[in-house]
Amino acid sequence: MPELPEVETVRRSLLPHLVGQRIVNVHVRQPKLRWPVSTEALKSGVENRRILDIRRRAKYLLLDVEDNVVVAIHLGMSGRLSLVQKDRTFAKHDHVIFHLDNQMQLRFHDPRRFGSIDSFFRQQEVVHPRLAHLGLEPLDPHAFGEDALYTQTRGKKKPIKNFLMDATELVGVGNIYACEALYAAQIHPNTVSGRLSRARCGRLAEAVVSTLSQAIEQGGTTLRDFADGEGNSGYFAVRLQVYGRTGRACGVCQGLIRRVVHAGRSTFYCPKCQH
DNA sequence: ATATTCCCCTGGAAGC
DNA sequence: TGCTTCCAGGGGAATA
Repeated sequence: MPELPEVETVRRSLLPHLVGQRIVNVHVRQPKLRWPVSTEALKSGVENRRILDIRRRAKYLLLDVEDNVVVAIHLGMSGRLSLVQKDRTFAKHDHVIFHLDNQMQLRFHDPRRFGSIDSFFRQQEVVHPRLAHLGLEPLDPHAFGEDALYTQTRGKKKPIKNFLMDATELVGVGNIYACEALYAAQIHPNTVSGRLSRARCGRLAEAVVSTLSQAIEQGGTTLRDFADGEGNSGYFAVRLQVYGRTGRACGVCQGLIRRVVHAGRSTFYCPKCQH
């Protein structure tokens, strides 16, 4: 489900509701997520402490809690965070419940359980095994752009589609936005990364940034079940040019959108427009 | 270094 | 109404 724009949408929707709230209790109903939730560490880290800020790194939401505690939440494929009244009955797959002191609850819901929740001290953030290896942050203008993409791709033989989706190279870009950005930049997904000219790196970097930014403006892409912290769907799905559009006409050339597979993931592209 | 495949899971859609 | 098969927004690990 969630790629960078969706995670960022969730972050923005939760921010005004959560900052300043005190977490009075955490209830782990199902600890078996992508990695086992350490209930003890989570409870001792956050209970009776206030949420100070919510940041995002890659596809992780980072809750800054008092006393330098960080809670890193990854939504995986089907994860959802929602703010609900405390008397709302639990739904199937409501795995972790943060009880707040304003009678609301932040609930982590995740049918497929590919998501994760970790807690640690802020100091450990840069060396944490799940965060340390992360690549360029595409919406940080100091980190990402033509120069960074050009430099980062030199010597890399993997197809550019795989590069875009490799979180050790560039973070936040998943299957939807990798396809869409390549289409916008008119670059064929099989192109050897290291062979991209500087100019094409410039176009691609621009396409990545604009695609992600526009998706955030639209509140993300809701294909099936994505919703922000308040339950709102995103509206970028209507703007998708290639993702999920196998056999349909390209908006530019009227040629047919093709589906191929890269690293086990569907890739959608226009064979006529993308070279 | 990179490519492929499988795995962790549930559930929805399509095919028969 | 089933039942089976395929597919899914992520990502890590094992294997070639």
